Amino acid sequence: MSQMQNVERQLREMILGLEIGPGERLTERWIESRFGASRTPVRAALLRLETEGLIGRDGRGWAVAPINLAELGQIAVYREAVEVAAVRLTAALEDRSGIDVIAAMLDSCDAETPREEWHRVGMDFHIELARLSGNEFLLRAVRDAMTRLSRARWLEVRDEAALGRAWAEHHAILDAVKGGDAEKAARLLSNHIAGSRDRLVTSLHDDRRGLRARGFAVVAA
Amino acid sequence: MSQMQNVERQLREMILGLEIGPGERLTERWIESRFGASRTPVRAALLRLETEGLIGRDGRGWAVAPINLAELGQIAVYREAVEVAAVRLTAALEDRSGIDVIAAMLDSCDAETPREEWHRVGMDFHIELARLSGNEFLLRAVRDAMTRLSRARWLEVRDEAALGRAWAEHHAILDAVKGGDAEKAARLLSNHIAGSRDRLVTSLHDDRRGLRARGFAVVAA
DNA sequence: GATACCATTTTGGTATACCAAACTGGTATC
DNA sequence: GATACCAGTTTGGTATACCAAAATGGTATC
Repeated sequence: MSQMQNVERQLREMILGLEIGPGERLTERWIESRFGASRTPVRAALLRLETEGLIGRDGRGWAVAPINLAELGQIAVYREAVEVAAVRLTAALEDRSGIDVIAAMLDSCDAETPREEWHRVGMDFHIELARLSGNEFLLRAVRDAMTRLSRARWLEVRDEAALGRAWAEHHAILDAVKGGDAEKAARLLSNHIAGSRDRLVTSLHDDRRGLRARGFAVVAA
Repeated sequence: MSQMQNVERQLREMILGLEIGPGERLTERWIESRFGASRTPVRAALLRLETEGLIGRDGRGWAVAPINLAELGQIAVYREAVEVAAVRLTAALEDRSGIDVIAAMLDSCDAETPREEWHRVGMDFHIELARLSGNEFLLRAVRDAMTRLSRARWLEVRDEAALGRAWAEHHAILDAVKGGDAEKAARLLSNHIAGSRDRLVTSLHDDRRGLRARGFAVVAA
């Protein structure tokens, strides 16, 4: 694998894993020495991560994107538009057997599953559901939205009950799609996204002092 | 303005203006000498244009994105999802005076207006309409879709009647939004996009031999 | 103590040298 | 004539040197 892809992947993991906090400044020279690559691949990685919304310009330099509560609300609206469109397409397909694979993915999580895995599966559910639509643009949009939501969802304070509720909602959506009931699937998905947004924004808003104490930049809604 | 932004802007204009044909190969050295910049800003521009979908990888090198009829259909579905979502948001706003500005923009076109201007206004209509929603992600999505459709729409064979019909449809959509009738606006916009897609794909499909004769790569649906 | 100012350092933007892999064109071989 | 092969060239990937602008930090001045 090329250095460019290597730097991009490792830097993305550090940002998503909060090893580099939201709002933290980045210098090309630091990344260069941190990953043992020269500035050329570093700059390529920065340009790519900028389009993913994980980093942004801070004056002349670079900074990890802050947690932006207003942005989370806008992303939820965007998600709803594209995910509902995707699920309607999928519900209209003759072959909806791909649903079973996603259901199996959900079922691979149980009480002993680490939180990190719940997190990953929770995002992959939406991405894989969008993939079934066969529309590359809807898929890309969902993947992009999930990437931007990833850190916020990780910071969200979620209890067992919330995880279980999301799991049940996911299964209910799959059942509706599998049954070809596009309207029901759309309604369930819509409510799921709205509820997810509310819990997420509320949790982060309530915990914003704690987050700032950890050195994370949090932009109010 | 920096060299990077300069190269990016000029190269984008050459691609959108079909001065470099769909499918044509690009080398970093050619761009370097063409615009009098070194490879560093050239590479930055290429990476950006790649995320816009205007260029892509062709093996190890670069190539201008071909006209892809299947992709045009997928973009139409994507557009419908995000544009309808945006228009529903806008129809629910208290202050919808921004509509008047867009209407004035439409009215600035008449029989003497050059085709290039009709083209630009036709895309800006959708972009500005999405902007009124206030949702950055919906706006970005529409702008991105329009960029990807730009070359295809330019190559489309459109008569006076088609331009007039699109103009009337645009006005009808604005009227519905202004009146706060989200359902009507959504329906009109949905039909407008579907009709636009059908005419576009049919036109390019019928003319695909002519396009290929001009050296343009056209990927069938 | 606050502030304006200057020297130094840091940083992103740019140009360029070098390399390995891929491509090209010609040639020898069958 | 087709094909396998090889030398030369081209190309993207990478490292690095240089620059101007910005940030930094210390100091003189009030």
